[in-house]
Amino acid sequence: MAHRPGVSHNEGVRKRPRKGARRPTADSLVFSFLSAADVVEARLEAALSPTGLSLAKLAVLHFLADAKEALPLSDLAARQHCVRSNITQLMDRLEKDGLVRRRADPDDRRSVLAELTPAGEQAHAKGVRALADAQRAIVKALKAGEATSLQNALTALTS
Amino acid sequence: MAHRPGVSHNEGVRKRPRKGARRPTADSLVFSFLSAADVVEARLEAALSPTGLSLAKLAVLHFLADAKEALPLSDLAARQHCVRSNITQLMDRLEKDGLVRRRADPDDRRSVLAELTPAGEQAHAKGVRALADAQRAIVKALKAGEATSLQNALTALTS
DNA sequence: CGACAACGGTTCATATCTGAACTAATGCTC
DNA sequence: GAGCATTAGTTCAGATATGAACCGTTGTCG
Repeated sequence: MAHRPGVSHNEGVRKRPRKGARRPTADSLVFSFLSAADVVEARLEAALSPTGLSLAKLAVLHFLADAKEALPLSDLAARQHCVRSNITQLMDRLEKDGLVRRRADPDDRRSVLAELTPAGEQAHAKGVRALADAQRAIVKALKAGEATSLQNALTALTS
Repeated sequence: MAHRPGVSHNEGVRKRPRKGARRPTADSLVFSFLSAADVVEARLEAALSPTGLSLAKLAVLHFLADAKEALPLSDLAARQHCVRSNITQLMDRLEKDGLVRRRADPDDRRSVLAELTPAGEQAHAKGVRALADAQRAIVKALKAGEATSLQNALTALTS
């Protein structure tokens, strides 16, 4: 259920940081960043695992619960920022889990609608709770100012 | 070649930020973080793609180049923080690419050593250059203070 | 020394993901 | 309205990951 292995090169290679914290090197900063993201993601995934859900699956359930109606699979792909074939497979697994159902769209025979089953709604509720707890625990590790400056850095990085 | 789809729930749901930047909510911060990591990773992957390498493959080449000698596959797995079966498959692909070779370990018949081919050394050199450029470009988007405070936040998050 | 645990690698099943076909249905345009 | 591009979904191949099961090999210990 996990993801990228630790990509961090320079394992013990830390070039003596000498004193007076200086700007980190580009490569160490970027890799710490990715590596931290893996840690965080792994924690979310772990928090979710008792519910039997993965982040990928929960995201699908979440969009369906949010919409309060059946959604075409392409919609899910768009919201999830992924290709359609990914949703096809995710839906296959979710359907096998009994959490969603595929239904024909009466207005467009090309389209297939996804809807939550009752079990899916319950799983979603549990998943959301578990996830929220984990997120709070993660963010709690940051001092007030750190959260804001992290947010700024993230914006700068992806702009 | 890419990775996680955008997991960010609350797409247009942004609860009006009213004025005077306040502490971001736990879930939005955590998801911005993961989403930013995906963007960054995708950029590295894109920068690497002309060389025909992925981050996963480059990491293997990097460890081998760094060690300046053949390494047992379990060593690679340990350095990469991943399971051995992953390295088996990665090595299969790298060997098919002609970038590494498997060799028997004369001292331990259980062990298989991986070593770079000349083509692998060249690919590594190119990959490292491309990666370093991309990393610098990414970090350049941060103001001096932002890099440092990002580093602090990362440390806090993963401690 | 002989049993047996531990180690190293591979294999297999499975989960995510991508992107390139392919098929059926729809919509547009002359 | 026939022809054709577009759209929706699936299928397939392949990359990257995990974890369990398996098999030699090695090393240890009574």
